[in-house]
Amino acid sequence: MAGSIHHTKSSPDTRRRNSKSHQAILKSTALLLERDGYKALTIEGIAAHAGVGKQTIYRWWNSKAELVLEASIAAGDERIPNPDTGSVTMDIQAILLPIFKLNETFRKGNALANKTLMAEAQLDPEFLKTYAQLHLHWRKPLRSIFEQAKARAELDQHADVEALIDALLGATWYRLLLEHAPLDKDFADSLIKIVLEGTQVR
Amino acid sequence: MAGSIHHTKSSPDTRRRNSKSHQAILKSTALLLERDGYKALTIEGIAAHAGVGKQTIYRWWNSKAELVLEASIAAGDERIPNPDTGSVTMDIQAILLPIFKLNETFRKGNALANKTLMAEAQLDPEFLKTYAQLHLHWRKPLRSIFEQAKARAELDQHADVEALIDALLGATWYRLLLEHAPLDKDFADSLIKIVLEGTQVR
DNA sequence: AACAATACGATACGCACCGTCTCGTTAAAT
DNA sequence: ATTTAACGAGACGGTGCGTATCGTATTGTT
Repeated sequence: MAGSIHHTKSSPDTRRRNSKSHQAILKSTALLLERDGYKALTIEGIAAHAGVGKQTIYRWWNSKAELVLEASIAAGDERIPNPDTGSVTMDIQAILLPIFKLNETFRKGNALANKTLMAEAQLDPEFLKTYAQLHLHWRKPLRSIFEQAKARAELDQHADVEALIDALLGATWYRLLLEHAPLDKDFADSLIKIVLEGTQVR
Repeated sequence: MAGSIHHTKSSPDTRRRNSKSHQAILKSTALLLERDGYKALTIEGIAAHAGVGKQTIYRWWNSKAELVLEASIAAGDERIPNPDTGSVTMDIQAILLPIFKLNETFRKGNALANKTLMAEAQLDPEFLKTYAQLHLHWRKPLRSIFEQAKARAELDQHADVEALIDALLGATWYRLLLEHAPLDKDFADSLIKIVLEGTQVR
């Protein structure tokens, strides 16, 4: 799933001996990110911790952000289910709730890779292109749910599926980024009710 | 409106002579941000351009982000209307469309203050508290629209207003941040239709 | 087995900017 | 007139950047 996207110039085994160093770099990145936070994460620190030369890191990755992205994917943080229960409501729940769960544990003030990558994407237009691909990837399961529901005539044929996806994922990310309200089951239920049934009295 | 929030230790006239410097700093910040982008924006550069000592900046602001936030508010970028047309649809439009317009002009690769502030908030937990206040502020007009609609029995009495706001602003921010699709009137109309009427066939 | 090619760990290098500190100087407060 | 502290200017040590340069180790080629 994640392997189908080439975000960086990284790709072991293509050139020379490296597999051990490559893994060590990803491991150290994940560990130091968790321990010290993104701001305190430095290439020099990762190199030292991984027992690796800085040049080796610069050879494979263009930026700290791309390194963290690959470490995060390698850690399996970015996997998303592709449910098909036949119930639109339950399918959406099956997608949103794992995302909530993955992010609900606010690390003790430290970096949550997910959020810092979004931040970095805003500061580095080049990285935004890469990072946006990952989000496009995440949209697919939701799109498939809505398209199937349309085919079963459970959904309005004129429904704007892309806007629908933006409403669900956007609302999730909004709370994730600003932390003004919890990402819990009630929120998921509210969102699903809103986009399916609407709120207007008729 | 913006003056009611105290984000920084900044506040001219409280102590000594400074009004000229204070204004010059904000002006230079806005100018350099627009010209060079947020990443290239440095305190030293701002001080030099404003003809001001670095210490003067450090005396009033805790971080680059807080300085940019105040410059952005001073430039009037963060103002939001408080419409009351009687029509829920038109009221929401009156809020969303100006936000779209303000942000649709993707600066030529350079910083859009709005987005970089969101980024900085993710990297600096202290600044997040300040920045989140601004968003809470922006929620109010939408909340008031929905509460009034409820009072007029145009909206479901059990509608989750906070989730409703998150869906609208979240979707907007999602597209703003990732740039995967345009922020245009069609999108606004789709969002409004989704949250008011829903998408389910009944 | 010998060789060329090159990725590797290590580390030195110059650079940019950070945030603090220390100057006289200058304008406001009393 | 005198005190007070903000001011512009810039020196300072520190940190991490990204590049360059070592000698070494490992690989593919012949």
